[in-house]
Amino acid sequence: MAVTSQNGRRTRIQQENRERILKAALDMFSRSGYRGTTLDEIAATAGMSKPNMLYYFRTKQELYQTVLQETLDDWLTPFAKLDPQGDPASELGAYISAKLAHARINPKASRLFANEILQGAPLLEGTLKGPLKDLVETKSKAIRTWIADGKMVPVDPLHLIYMIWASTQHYADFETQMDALEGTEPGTRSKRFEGAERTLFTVLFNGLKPR
Amino acid sequence: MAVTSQNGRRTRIQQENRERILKAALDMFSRSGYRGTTLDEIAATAGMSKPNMLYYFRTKQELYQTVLQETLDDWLTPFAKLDPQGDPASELGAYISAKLAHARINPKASRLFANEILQGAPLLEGTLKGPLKDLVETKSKAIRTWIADGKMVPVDPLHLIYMIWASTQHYADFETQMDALEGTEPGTRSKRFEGAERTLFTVLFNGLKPR
DNA sequence: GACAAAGTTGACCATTTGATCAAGATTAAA
DNA sequence: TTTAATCTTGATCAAATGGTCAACTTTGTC
Repeated sequence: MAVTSQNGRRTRIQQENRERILKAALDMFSRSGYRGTTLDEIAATAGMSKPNMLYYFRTKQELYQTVLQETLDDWLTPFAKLDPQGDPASELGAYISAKLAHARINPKASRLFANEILQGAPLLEGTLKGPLKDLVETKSKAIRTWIADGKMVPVDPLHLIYMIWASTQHYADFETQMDALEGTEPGTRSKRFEGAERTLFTVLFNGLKPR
Repeated sequence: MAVTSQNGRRTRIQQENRERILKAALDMFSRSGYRGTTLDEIAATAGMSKPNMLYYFRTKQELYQTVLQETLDDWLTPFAKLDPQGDPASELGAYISAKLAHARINPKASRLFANEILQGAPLLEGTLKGPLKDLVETKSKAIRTWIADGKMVPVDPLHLIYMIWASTQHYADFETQMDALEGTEPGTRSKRFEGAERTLFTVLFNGLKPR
């Protein structure tokens, strides 16, 4: 993929520069998408010449794919941890918390992902139709079991998952809008996430509790 | 803004061509964002030469702003209709239905909006901090009244609004992901929106109903 | 049908963009 | 200290991009 030295290991310089480049690339790609971002910008943000950057990542595509892949792994992890053995309230609660934490700590990753989907997910099709689809089916089954056991109100698992994804990722993807609506003084951000968690818990737990 | 004839009225040809251009522009901008879209693409999609297109919209910016403005008006309308006099279930229900209908009928408008917010909303700042902010405050007050009257469980109105926006717009913005996860055979799309409405109604009404 | 207004486009331009390359500078192992 | 591997970049390139212009064609009005 990228440059590696003869012995296949990465030198100190390689490690540092790759990191700087990937950080800069995430900055730009998450804002402007693949096509809207230029290599000049990324190189400038990373603080090095464009040819030097292309020494580490041979093409724009290769760079983009690397950033996207790292992002995606992060995205999948908390979902995979949803445990069918647990009970819905604590499992879904933990998942929502994890998703909100991800939106707070790494909003750029979320935005990169959103951007990629908006452009039609040309590079993600495989992952979406393969691993993610499988995962969604597994977790849907778990939710259906919870419902069958009377632990949850009957809802379509797929749409419940969409609802959780949507309302957590929203705090990263639409951060600009929220900042504009709320008038972001310092400290507002973390307050916002507390309020988000409280509201999501209230509505979803109340909404899913069997009567 | 754009070309208008001497007498200030639009000719038949102007009307037709403006429409074709705006449609093509929405197609491309909603996918690739402002920077990721080229005038050549739009002109090709609209089926005319680039200079001819630039005869109707003098710059890329002017074209983009026009598309965005039209989109935004659509976006605001259903929210403005939320009636504080009504009761929460029917008012929020109608709003959710309207938002879902918008996502189904005009997903590109939703995606254009999402794209603009992702890039930091450079052209929307004014609208967000002005009219939209005012509207949000008005509607928040209505929700607070419903809560005070014991018609709703107490939740932060702002986060409830976010939750509704997120989980309805998601069906437009992340359509690609849903198609990949569900394997879109023809007819799946409209089934999806039925399921979405059912689930959102169930969870939100249950979740907001006072106990 | 004459004529002005409106509409259309090929050719062109300066700038930007992704990418290459040769030549020099730095690093690290012996 | 030598030397090969690694790292760095100015100069350059072809293609793409936003935009202009002059010349031509079509449309609508009298």
